[in-house]
Amino acid sequence: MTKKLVLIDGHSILNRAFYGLPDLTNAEGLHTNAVLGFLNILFKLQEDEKPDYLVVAFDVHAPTFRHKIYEAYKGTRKGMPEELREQVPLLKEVLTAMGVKQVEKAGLEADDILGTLAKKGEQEGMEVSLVSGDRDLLQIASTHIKIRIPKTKGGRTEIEDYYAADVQVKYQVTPLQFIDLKALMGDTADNIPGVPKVGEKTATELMVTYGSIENIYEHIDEISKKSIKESLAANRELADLSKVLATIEVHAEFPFTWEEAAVQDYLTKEAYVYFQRLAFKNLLKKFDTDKREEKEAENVSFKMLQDFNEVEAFWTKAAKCTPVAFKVLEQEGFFAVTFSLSATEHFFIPAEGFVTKEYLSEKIKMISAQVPVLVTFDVKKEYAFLETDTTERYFDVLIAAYLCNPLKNDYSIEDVAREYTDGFLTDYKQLFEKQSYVESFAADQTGFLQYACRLTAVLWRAYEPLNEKLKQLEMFELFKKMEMPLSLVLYEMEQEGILVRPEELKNYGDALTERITELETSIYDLAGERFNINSPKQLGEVLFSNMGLPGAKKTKSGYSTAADVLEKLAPEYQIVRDILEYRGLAKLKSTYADGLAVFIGDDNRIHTSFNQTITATGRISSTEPNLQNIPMRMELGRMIRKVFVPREGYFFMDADYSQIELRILAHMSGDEQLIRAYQRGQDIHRITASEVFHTPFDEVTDLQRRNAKAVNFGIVYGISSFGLSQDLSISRKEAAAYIDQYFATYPGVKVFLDNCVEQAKKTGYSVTMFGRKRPVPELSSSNFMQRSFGERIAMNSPIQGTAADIMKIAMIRVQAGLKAANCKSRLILQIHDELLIETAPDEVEQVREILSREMKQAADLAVSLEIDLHTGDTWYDAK
DNA sequence: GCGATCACG
DNA sequence: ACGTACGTGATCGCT
Repeated sequence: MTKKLVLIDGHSILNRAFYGLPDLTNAEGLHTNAVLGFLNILFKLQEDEKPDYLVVAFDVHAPTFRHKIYEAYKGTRKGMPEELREQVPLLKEVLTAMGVKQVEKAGLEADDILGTLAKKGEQEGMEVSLVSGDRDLLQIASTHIKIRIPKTKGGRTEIEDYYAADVQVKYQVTPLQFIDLKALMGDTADNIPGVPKVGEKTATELMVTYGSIENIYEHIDEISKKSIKESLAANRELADLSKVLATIEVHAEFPFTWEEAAVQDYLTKEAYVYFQRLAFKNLLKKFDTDKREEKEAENVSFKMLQDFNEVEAFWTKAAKCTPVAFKVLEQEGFFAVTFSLSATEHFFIPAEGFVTKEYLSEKIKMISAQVPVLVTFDVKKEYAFLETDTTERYFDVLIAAYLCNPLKNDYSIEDVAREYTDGFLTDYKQLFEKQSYVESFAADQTGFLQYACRLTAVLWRAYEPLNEKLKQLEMFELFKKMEMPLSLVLYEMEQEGILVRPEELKNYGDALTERITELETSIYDLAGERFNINSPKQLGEVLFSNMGLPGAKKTKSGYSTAADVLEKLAPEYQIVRDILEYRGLAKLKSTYADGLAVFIGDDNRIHTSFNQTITATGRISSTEPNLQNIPMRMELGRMIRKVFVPREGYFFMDADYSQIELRILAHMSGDEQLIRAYQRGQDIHRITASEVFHTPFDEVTDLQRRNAKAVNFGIVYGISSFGLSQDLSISRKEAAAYIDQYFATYPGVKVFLDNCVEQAKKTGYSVTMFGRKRPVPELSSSNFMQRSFGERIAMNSPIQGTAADIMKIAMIRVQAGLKAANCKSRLILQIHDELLIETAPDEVEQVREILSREMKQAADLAVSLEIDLHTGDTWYDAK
């Protein structure tokens, strides 16, 4: 049977994929779109053609024979964007992992390799498909060699196929004449200056008439058009050279055997690891379950302990081991724990019979107090089972992995396995699909046992590498002294929750509904039609298309109806005013009135989740519900805070840092003028205005103060004249002048910010006062906008991150203070620079003391840390 | 699942 | 010339 050969032009297809797909990065910040696109094409080819042999050819970044002929020859990779360049080695790694045959050789271009292999295959009776984005390869086409050129049209890829006859039809020349045609047009070697450039029409005409460049020159006198004749005559040598350079070598020599190129199953274990790492979800689906087995030592043991005596003996053994990795698997009706005591000894203990959940909980707590190092994943979820007098013995792999790479936000144990151990892990879903723990355990006891044990096996094995990495990155202290203790504080805050008044929340919502209905009626009336006001698409059409309002601004998907656009129209149009009001109320209703209600527990309290491993800067975040974005700036929204109340007889005490980020800027920059400004202890924005605008303090106008405040904000965000001009509705020039004046007043700040960028460029990351690091891969982007973004990140992250650090320290100390004084008062919320404490009536003064002391002393800066402190009967009143 | 919008620091 | 302030999360409409 005829064998089939598929040849792929590596760089060319990678290039097509890069420009054909939107930018895509994996968790590590690697750009992956081109690799993904390439693999999609590869798999599609494999499916369509079912080849017996497949080869990918690459150019080598080295002089080729073409350079020897013509020294100014520049090759094909000039001006490749960094985002694409970095994907070249990545693609090669992935292809190697898949077992795809690759050929490259110094001195040859991919075309020569492809041409040689195509002819070789044809000679041996194969059907050849040569896939490239480059039309130069059309010269290779024959009756058995098909050139395939993928084209991206409107998002999907179509492939144009050319046999020799197709080239003839489309270009009126044979494949071999195609070389001459391209050479005449100067297309093939546009690096060469002075090649006679004739248009495609003329070139085709000439080729049809004379058949070759050589013959054209023989009959040059017959050419009637003077300009073409002169141009050709003056460049004979260059035309010949151009032809030589464009001619693909079909007898190139390089080591190659058909066996190496034989198509095999590309879905290897190694490929799986890469696809996981690069987050190629669709490609991962190609794998069958049986192909995904963890690499593990041969003497590994997974043991299920069910016999009560066996379990009893286990505790004695476990207490002597270190580290011990541990995890609870809990789901309705199911409770089990797994322990790893060494790289090879793993135990699975389900709650069954005499081994009850209560018994297990008690024993785990006991063990947690004994084992020198207990390795966990997301320890906050395990604290219910652990001794919580100290976090010293605990090592949370999730937190450690987050510190090492804060840009990744959804760390799973599978990710940890891939990054920090030599194996990898199959996720639960791929093993058991949508089955519950109970179902999976019943269906496949051994499989479930192995899955469970491998979770802690990974944690056990990741412990050392992560420990080392934290030390190497100088974040071990941060981990032990700040993040681990904080995880316990957050757990306690979550447990505590915050009391709400459900009836008041309901009333608030009802009041909103009433007004929303009125507004709806009015809007439909004014528009003359009914539509979904919540749909930006429909709203945009109604306003700007149907009603013809001016000032239309476009987004990717239609008209922009964002608040800043509508606000410009509000004075003129009642409907716009109504829409703005409607929007505000709808937001309050859906997100807050209705949104919060579903989170009220049986205890009438809302227990948010504080996430410690999400943000790039080190802040914590709050979800389900988010209690860090409860309305504040507008009075109507702010009233929601009245439904948050302390427990009966208690008070709320709220303390927030006063301009903590600017104070950090003063400290970290060491700018004497800014430090002195803070030492004066007055309104900082007014002082800034006074100094920047050279106006006596008492004569600073409101406008000056407002401008100074905006500049202060801008500085913290990583100043840009454009951003400031937007914020203040002034020209970019004026904004730039403000910034210049600011830097002239506080020269230390400029030096500091410049240094932040410079250091981040040099080391690849920005650093806070407490050593927290954030990688800034954007800084090495070739894209101006991306790079500028990186620069702003490099200026902002040390400041925002240090503020987060200081607040974390304060929280740990406040909690310790409350515990030491045996207080009934409880820390319940953190909103970045603010702490909310539910305070017992007899502890008000004590809590005030603790809050004030611990927050102010959380860090020792060149300027004092100040707080504003309020008490009240609701959160609304405590601000 | 993603973009647009808007709530907070 | 390029087109933006930094960091989050929830809801909605739409594909």
